[in-house]
Amino acid sequence: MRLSTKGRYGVTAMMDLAIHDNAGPVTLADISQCQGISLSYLEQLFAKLRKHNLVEGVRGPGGGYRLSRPADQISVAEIISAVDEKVDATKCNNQGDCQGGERCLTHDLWTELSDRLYTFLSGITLSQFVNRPGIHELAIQRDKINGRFILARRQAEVLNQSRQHN
Amino acid sequence: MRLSTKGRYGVTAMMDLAIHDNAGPVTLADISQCQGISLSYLEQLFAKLRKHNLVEGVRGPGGGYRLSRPADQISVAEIISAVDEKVDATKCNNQGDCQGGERCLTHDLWTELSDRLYTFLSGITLSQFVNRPGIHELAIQRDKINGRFILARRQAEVLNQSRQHN
DNA sequence: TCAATCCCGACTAAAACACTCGGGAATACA
DNA sequence: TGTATTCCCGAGTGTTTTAGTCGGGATTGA
Repeated sequence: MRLSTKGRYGVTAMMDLAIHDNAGPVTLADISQCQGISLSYLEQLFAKLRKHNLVEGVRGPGGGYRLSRPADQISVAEIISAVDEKVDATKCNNQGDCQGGERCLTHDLWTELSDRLYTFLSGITLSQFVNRPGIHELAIQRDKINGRFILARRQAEVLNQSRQHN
Repeated sequence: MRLSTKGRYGVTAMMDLAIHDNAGPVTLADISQCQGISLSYLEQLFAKLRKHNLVEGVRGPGGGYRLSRPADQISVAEIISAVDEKVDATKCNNQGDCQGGERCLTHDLWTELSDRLYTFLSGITLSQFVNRPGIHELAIQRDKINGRFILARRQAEVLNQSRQHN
């Protein structure tokens, strides 16, 4: 388990996708501008997210990325372990040989802690953040200012439709 | 907030201290052998732990490190932020200028997430792991095998005393 | 005194991070 | 059919962090 700026980039990018989930794909160029990180670096992160089936890309004009599953089925834990890739276990653990044939019990305690942490992060989904009152309205406002006019209009339409359905 | 192998080293080392809390100080040499990391590197980590008032050193023969507070008053969150030092915030956040005068709301969401995480880790103390039935007995056994005879004997005495008190 | 400890700072190799560049392939739209 | 827009891919590069080494102190118990 690991949590660095890389994980933060992954999670915030996925939040962005979740916010615009019903408004067509989001381009990496948009996220790049917003997050303040380079486009190519984002591409590398999204390659991992795609490899782990968390997002899917849409090519061509008007394309971008969208979530490959509903936001309530994507946990923060998944995202982090996707971009950070590989949890290197303790040096002696599982080999069992921690000096003198007995293995350090602190390693077991650590394993338990990281399990707890992973469980905690698994319980936090993207939808928990996105489906709060006001978020979508804020997103539309923001998008208008930032020049996502078309997306914002499409998003509004989709919102209206879903309201009519309810 | 950040969580890498460095944080793991810090937490496992602190667990070791907590286990032997009532049995005199623990030497870095012992921890070094057990964790499989270099002594000097451990010294650097403990310099930070000491700077943050989580441990105190005892010099001279029979010396080592001990917790500077009871184990139930030391949280995992404290340890991690001590060794990892400085949480670098988002690039545009708090400056408020995330492209076009409006700030990315994903950053706010991220802040909320890392707050939740920190709160979670603040609720986990060293004593939660150490004060479980069997741990102390296991520690004594392990120490005997590993050559901590003197410590083990002192620990046993302390244990007996505390039993008489109860 | 002597050995065991903690303490301290400077240096170094390797890995991870963040980024750049240069090209492709698919696709909406003219 | 062309063209711009997007995703896709790999190779290379500078910087930072990680993990470690080295060499020397300062304290202190026996």
